[in-house]
Amino acid sequence: MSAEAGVARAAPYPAAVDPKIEALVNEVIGRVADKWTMIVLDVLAEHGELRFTRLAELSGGISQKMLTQTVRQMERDGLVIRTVHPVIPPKVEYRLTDLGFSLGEAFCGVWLWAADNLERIEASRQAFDQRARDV
Amino acid sequence: MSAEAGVARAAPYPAAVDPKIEALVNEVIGRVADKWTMIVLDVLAEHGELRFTRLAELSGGISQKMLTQTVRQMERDGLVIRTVHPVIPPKVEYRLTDLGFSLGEAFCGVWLWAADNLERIEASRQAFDQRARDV
DNA sequence: CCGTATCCCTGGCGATACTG
DNA sequence: CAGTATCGCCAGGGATACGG
Repeated sequence: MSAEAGVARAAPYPAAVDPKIEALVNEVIGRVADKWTMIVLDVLAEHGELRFTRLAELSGGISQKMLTQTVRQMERDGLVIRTVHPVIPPKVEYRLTDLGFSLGEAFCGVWLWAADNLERIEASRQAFDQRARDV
Repeated sequence: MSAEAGVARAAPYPAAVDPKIEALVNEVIGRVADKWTMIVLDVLAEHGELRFTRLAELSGGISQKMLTQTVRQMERDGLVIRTVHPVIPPKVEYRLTDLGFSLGEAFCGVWLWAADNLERIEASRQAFDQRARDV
């Protein structure tokens, strides 16, 4: 990195992170920032333990396939606990682990940011599109 | 929602959000949580203002097409400023807006979470895969 | 140097049908 | 009810070539 004299705006970041760690972090974020993962995380955080079908309903338009896939990955990553009740008809319940909850809290900041800045973003888009038309 | 008596684990969330707002927030998050957007955001936060080619180098393996696309979207959303210097050869510089920086800060929590929990996730995955093999 | 335009192909995802 | 298996579409994104 050396002595960079003329950087226009100093970043509020340490800037020096092990690139290997960075790659791993990106991988984890990439996985975790998935659309359905976030929605399922949110639903489980709000509703506590849920059965498969109920979870699907509350997750708004997710297909069975994607729900299974998402929830399996989350289980593998230690974000949810999957409890199978050996009864007929089958009953399977899902709930967040502490790790899952902690991720939810971490994402809370992004959530709030999005909610706070919706209008600003919308305005920016309109201005941009307007400028594009002017050309 | 009515009176749900037996929820196993009360969520630390307000639980009552306007679903329309929620949809919008999801849309914004979906856009913003995109892999390349996050990487570019990170690179610009760390390095300040950058030219196109340099930005591509630092963003590790992004194609020209995706960089252009990503950066355009970010400009449209008001996350970056694009400055064209009318010289030959062309020179275009990108830097974050305040909104862009604030998004970076919001994501910081997720970043830290990922960094903190890498090992735990890795361990969880191995345990899961082991269990799968045992079956 | 900084893009836009075009081709092409992989794989993500929905829909459907079937099992324990 | 809670999955797995299979098919088929088409959009995302890489590679390449060209333009200002």
